[in-house]
Amino acid sequence: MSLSHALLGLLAIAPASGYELTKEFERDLGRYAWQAGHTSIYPELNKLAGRGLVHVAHEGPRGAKTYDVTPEGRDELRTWLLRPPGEGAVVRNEQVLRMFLISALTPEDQRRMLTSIAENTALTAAEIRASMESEDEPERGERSGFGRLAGEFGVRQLDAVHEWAEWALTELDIPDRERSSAQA
Amino acid sequence: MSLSHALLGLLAIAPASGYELTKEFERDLGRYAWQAGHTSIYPELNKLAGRGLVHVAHEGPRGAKTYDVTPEGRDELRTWLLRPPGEGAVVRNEQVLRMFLISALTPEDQRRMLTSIAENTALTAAEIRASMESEDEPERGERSGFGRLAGEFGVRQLDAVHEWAEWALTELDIPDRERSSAQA
DNA sequence: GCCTTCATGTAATACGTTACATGATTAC
DNA sequence: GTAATCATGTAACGTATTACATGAAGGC
Repeated sequence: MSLSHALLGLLAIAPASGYELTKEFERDLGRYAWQAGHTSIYPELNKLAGRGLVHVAHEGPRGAKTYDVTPEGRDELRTWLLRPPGEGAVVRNEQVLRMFLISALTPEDQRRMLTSIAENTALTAAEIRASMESEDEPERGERSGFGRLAGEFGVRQLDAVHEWAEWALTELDIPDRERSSAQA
Repeated sequence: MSLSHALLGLLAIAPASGYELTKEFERDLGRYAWQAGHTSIYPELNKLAGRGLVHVAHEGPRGAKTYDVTPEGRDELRTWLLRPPGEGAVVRNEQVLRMFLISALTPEDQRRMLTSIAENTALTAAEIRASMESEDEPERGERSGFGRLAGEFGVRQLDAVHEWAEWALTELDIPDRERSSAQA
């Protein structure tokens, strides 16, 4: 299960409360990598504490508990991160699924959808670029490096999808038989 | 739930049995977009049939049932495909999660991991490129267009990750203070 | 005083995976 | 005849989402 490793990783970068971790999942992490709500996070933190991989480092006001990884937790995380990419890695992406099913539509609808994808990816990429340039303030402290890597990753991925959509649009204009013979 | 739409989409491209659909999920679809095993697929097909979105078009040997979408199913699929990308789209990608957590590692381990990512993406992209060039035979019939779009998508995405990893590796060499002042 | 944000949890339900189970057909 | 592949299903378990529930602290 990857939620445990996601939590382990976030806590290894910087100790945090369940509440703060929940917000992290609402940002880039949940957008590109892994989603989780607070109702999964709190029980999972308790399980991890039970297994001795994290521990409550500090208790603040309003019952807030700041968790930190233990040395055992750090070991477990490192093993998982350095493990070569296995075939059985979990992948689930609704947006990509839509793209794969495009050929179920009529050519007009396909064009409509690809155009909308091209526009959306360009727009979102531009937004991220803008926020990356303004977000020089290292307000979020230790996790600012995380934000830069994530932002850069997001932009590059969006650009790739954008260009794929544009390519697919030009492909739509080429009749089937021309394509197979003209293939480079 | 997206599994139902995945099945609807595949059947809209070409009628198929649960067994054939299962194999589809073991290929590009499961690799980049959505995973599902036969134990989810068979019950889901029955549910879809119950809702009148698909129907058994033909019964073959060994109890094989070929499903096809009904007009209602096609409507439902079209609505879903053309719906603008909502914020709540499901995303779950173990590989990307690992990348996001890289900063939890020591610089040496980070370098190790990024190098391995760069190598793996290059290798896999090359494999797909090779199989795309040889796979001109339209053996799989109606779904060959699906394969081309998917292959192209996969290659572009892998290239993007590859370049991101290479960029991240060069970033590792730049000390923190230089980076913020030299940012373009 | 009231609303918002902070902060954590449980319970019911839905969804997905693993293990179990069965039988027909084809290839050797 | 034996193994592999085709073909479908159920049951148990684990994981995730939605709804429900509670209370403290801070801003206005």
